[in-house]
Amino acid sequence: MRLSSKTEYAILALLELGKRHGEGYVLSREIARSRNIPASFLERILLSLRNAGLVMSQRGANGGHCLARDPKDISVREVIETFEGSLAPSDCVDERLSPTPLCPVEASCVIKDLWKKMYDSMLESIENVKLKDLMEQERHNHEAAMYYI
Amino acid sequence: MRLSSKTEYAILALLELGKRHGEGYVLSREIARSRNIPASFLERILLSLRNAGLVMSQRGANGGHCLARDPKDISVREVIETFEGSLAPSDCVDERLSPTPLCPVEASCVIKDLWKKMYDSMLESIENVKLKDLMEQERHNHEAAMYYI
DNA sequence: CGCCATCCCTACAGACTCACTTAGAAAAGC
DNA sequence: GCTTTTCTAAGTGAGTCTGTAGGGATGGCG
Repeated sequence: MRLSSKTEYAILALLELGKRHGEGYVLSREIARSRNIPASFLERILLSLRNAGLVMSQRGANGGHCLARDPKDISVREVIETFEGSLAPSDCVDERLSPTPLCPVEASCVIKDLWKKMYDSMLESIENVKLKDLMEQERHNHEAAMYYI
Repeated sequence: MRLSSKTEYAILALLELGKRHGEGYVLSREIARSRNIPASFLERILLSLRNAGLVMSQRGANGGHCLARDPKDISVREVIETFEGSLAPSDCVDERLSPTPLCPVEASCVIKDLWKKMYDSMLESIENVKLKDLMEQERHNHEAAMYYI
């Protein structure tokens, strides 16, 4: 049940963009360096983020990337689902897929009930987490670390 | 985040074994037929279940498989982890792995906190679900279906 | 003992996914 | 037109997933 590294990199990139929100475009190279992400891989991730409407990009000199919305309006769930497709543990509880049953025993399937329960609690745990929350948490963690030095 | 079909097949097989608990050994062929699982694939799954101590097997004529414990003592989590390894969304929150930090920023990592939250609620949702519960649910679903015919 | 049924175990196949890299096209500014 | 940057497709090597195939080990039975 591991999440892909794309998802982690995407969140890191958004954190970096969030930190510089309002300061114009940020180079992908710079994000890669400061968050330790393979540069060419990050480019493709930023492209996905752009297609998902989370990031805006500008080509050419003075180009780069920035958040398409305020951090408080970017939900972690949206980011994860952009890269994982869906957090559903099985097709039969994935509400994006066909509303018609996918397997013959679906109506009375106990496994489906189990997966649904698991899926619902996963979603609930991240439902209201926004990029803004992660940014604040990160700032707080950083300050705490500074304090101990 | 899909679970493997092995896990689903394993739960189905255990449900079938649970239904016949106390009636001696059940042929893998019979489990495969009644739950619609590829026979040779199921054999390997039963082997894993046996190695995990969930099932007992007997070779030769009159051989077969049966539950190694009472259904009320078989937890769904144990079954899932037998086949998925761990439900942790990332190595850094997998308590089975090294207690020493896995990545340099781990101590102040906000993503780790997020994964931990998600992981904990997944586990909580299945923590106390036993095979017995699924069996009862299945019997109930089946009776309900009968009622409507 | 010989035979057969059944589980045990390994090896392999084919499709797919993951984590990247490469290489170049397209756009924007100077 | 040159540089800088993003955009995009294609490829790669390793690994995983869902099985299948074939034979070995073991137990019951005549």
